[in-house]
Amino acid sequence: MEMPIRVSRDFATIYPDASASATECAMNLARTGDLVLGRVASALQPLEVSPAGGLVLGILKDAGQPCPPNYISERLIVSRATVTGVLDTLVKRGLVRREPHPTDRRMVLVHLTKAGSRMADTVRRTVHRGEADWMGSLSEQERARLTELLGKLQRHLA
Amino acid sequence: MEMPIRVSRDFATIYPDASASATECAMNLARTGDLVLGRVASALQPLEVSPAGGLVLGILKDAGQPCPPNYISERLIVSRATVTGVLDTLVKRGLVRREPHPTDRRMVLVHLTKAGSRMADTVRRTVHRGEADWMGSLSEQERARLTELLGKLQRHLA
DNA sequence: ACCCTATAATTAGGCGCCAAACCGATGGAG
DNA sequence: CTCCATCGGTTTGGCGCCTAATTATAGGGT
Repeated sequence: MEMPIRVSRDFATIYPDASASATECAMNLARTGDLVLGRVASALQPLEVSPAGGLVLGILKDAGQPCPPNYISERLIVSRATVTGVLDTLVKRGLVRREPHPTDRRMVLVHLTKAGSRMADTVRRTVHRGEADWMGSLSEQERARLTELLGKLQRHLA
Repeated sequence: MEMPIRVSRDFATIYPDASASATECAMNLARTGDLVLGRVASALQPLEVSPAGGLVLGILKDAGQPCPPNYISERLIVSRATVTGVLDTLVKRGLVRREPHPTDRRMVLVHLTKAGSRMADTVRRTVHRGEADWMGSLSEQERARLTELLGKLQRHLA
């Protein structure tokens, strides 16, 4: 397995109106993102929390108060249906509780339980410890450059 | 939504043994990878093929001959169980066919159908046309630099 | 010949993700 | 005050991904 992924030498001949450099960027971005996500999942496995679950706990913790699923959906950039599912598993784990909204009866407010609040902290510490390791092969300057390039890309992709 | 994602100003105070630059890299890698994947999925949607299905078609096309699921699993870097599922949907779409291996009766050989072979080409063209667009905000030099940084990271992460 | 391990694929069960359909509640237009 | 468009959340059905268990075959060691 070569790293980074490279296109074949005759790429330009086969796909005349494509760009080899663009293809290489795209493939390696997908691959690297997947690798990072895999590391996050592995780091959280002992805690029995998924990356998505961990993010939801963090959002609730940051908010400092109960939130409707809708809010979580927007912060996570994920569909409401997905949030319903993630909340279901967090409820099963006892990390979160659903309560009716006091005035608007369409809404639900998601509360962090005591265990959920503690777990939110543990997740953050665990992930951030991991990140420092995973990015260990890049210098401080390289990290800044990478983040900058990714930002430029995101503005065009989002 | 800021781009790129940045950590809060007091990050270092809250997480003394973490690295803000590493966290920013990791978060933006995950986000950007996800955005790219989303673009691929959107581009392939009219073809009724998923990104994973498209990759499998490409692997079979490149091989130039029928392949066992095991081989596909290794190339895709994905579990054999997952390949079983992806093949099931490709079979449903009539793009692929399963045949018993002539000598080793444990194995199956996955054949591209005529439609599958044509689809493999269409998928490649479609995705590569997209990539040139998605990476449009980066210069040739920036793309090279990005691919290089991602490669350095992959060697450490894989 | 006969185990016994290793290998190939699938199945079972679970999570995350989506779009589309659905339902109750809301709140503005008439 | 009554509709009705909209909103928030869930449900349904489908795909991709995983691990663990299952089934069948292969192949080496005795």
